[in-house]
Amino acid sequence: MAEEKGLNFLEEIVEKDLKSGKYQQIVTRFPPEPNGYLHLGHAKSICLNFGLAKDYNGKTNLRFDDTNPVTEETEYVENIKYDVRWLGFEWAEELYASDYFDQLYQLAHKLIAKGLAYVDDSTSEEIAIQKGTPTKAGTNSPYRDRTIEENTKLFQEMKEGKYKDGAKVLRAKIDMSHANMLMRDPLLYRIKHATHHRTGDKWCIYPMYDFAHGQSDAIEGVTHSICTLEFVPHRDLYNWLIDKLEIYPSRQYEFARLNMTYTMMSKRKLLQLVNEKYVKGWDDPRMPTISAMRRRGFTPESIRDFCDRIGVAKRDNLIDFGLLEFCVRDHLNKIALRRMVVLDPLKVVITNYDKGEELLPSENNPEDESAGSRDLPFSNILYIEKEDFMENPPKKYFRLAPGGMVRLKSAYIIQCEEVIKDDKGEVTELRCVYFPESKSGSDNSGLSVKGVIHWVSAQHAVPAEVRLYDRLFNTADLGSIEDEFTNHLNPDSLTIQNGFAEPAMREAKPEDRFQFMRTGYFCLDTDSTNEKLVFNRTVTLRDMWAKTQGKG
RNA sequence: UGCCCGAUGGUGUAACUGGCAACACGCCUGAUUUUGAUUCAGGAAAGUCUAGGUUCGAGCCCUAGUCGGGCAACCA
Repeated sequence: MAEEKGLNFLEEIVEKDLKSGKYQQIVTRFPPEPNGYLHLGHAKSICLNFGLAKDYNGKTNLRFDDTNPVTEETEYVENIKYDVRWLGFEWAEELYASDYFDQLYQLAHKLIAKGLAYVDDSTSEEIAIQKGTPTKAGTNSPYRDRTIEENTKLFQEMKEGKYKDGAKVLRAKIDMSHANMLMRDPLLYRIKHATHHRTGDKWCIYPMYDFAHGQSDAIEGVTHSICTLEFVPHRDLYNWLIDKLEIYPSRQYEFARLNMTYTMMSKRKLLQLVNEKYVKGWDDPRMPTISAMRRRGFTPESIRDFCDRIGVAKRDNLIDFGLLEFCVRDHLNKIALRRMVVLDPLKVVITNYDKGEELLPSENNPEDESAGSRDLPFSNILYIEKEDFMENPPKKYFRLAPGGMVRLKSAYIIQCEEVIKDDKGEVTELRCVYFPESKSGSDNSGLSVKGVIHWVSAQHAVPAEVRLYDRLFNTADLGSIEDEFTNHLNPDSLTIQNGFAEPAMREAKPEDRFQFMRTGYFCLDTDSTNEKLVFNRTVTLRDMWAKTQGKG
């Protein structure tokens, strides 16, 4: 907080609370439901909750909101923990709402004893009707006036398993004509004869979100319970329960969730993409999940930087996908090893090169001298990028063309003398001459060329599968569409190319980050084997040339 | 038609709490460059949703509107 950068509204609240002495230490929590994988929107919440505690010497608990046994699984718990740590955060305590089921059950009895909750036999349809509408008051349930004794007995019987799923619920007794729909006798407990991922078959009644979240906050002494905007209407109930239950008064604050162009951030819909096989899994590199981003080559630093830059406020937002790309490039530029990999090969024969082969040094990272250099083998048969040759180049094209010259990065200047084509007219090979005096580092050829391209020596090349990703959706604002979101999927979100990498790539390790010179940032994919290297493109390099071309 | 949020360049966030609107991304121009990357220099772009009001002075306060979002799951 050393910067004079303005504080966000939550930082202001925390500072005020600390300064006034309301709290000695703040306590926050990150409360995922273990029913799916964490995505970028969660990263925003994680950075916020853990970041606040870190900045103000507080602590953050990781609390799983596991009150719905039918959707929750231990597999998700493990992955969520992994993702939070990978992002660079460590929680004070690992907790579960299910840890509090006994206490919650007692609290429910307390509410009943105060005449503030009742057991309702209405069906869910009947309850929905009783709720009324936003503009019409609701009506009381016929079971609303059961005695405290009766409610106590019935609720206990619910717990004991005397009733079937849906036969009865526990409801708070508030006000069926309240302007806030959530205050119209909200459900507190429902019957679910289901096995819970942690408590097994101990319970057949489970608390609803509203009777678990705030109570868990209170039990843990959470000072600032931060959630997203859609929970604003729940705050009334949150506070009502604190008041009636006489528990620790945690305070709820809401911020706007992250929305990003061309990105779907709904857990339910991401699950649908996985289930219906639109993607290969939760960690398919096209997904906005943390695990997918990790696999794709994003760094935790870049994600934290992104969360920092997007800010925290209460207004709806739609962040430009380009900002995320900027953040990864910014980090990767500093740490990625430079390598030459030809994605779409075109054969080049150097007709006057008769040295057999030689080794040419090339720096590993111009941004980081300590990264050193490696030696590239050069020979008379090379591959260059198909894109780097044009038979009829436009103005200002300064790559290779018939009769033209380019420099091979870290090697020699070559000149194209002959273009060889197949029967279909496709260019299959280039015949070039090289200028021995133009060797990198000791160039006294007097030649000067505008273009520098990457290359790989054919006999030394390592075959590599390269997976190029584009945005998963074609529509910028998926929040505004009316039709099925799957209609907006980008059919070209994945392109696979088989290219050739310089020999140093044989030693690539999963955690390495590379910049394939002039084509983008890449990392080794988990599908990679000793026999076959597979790379993911994390993000392309900025490309002014493509941009000016596009304008033509 | 009820209640609750929100409104500042294209996007996102600021504005020391009433003192001539800043930062970042993006965009444009130029320089450097053995990555058309990076880096560097410069530029365009909002007068703060509207209308009133308070004030010497309003993006910040008041009033009335407008627009956008949310709220009626035995989900969280």
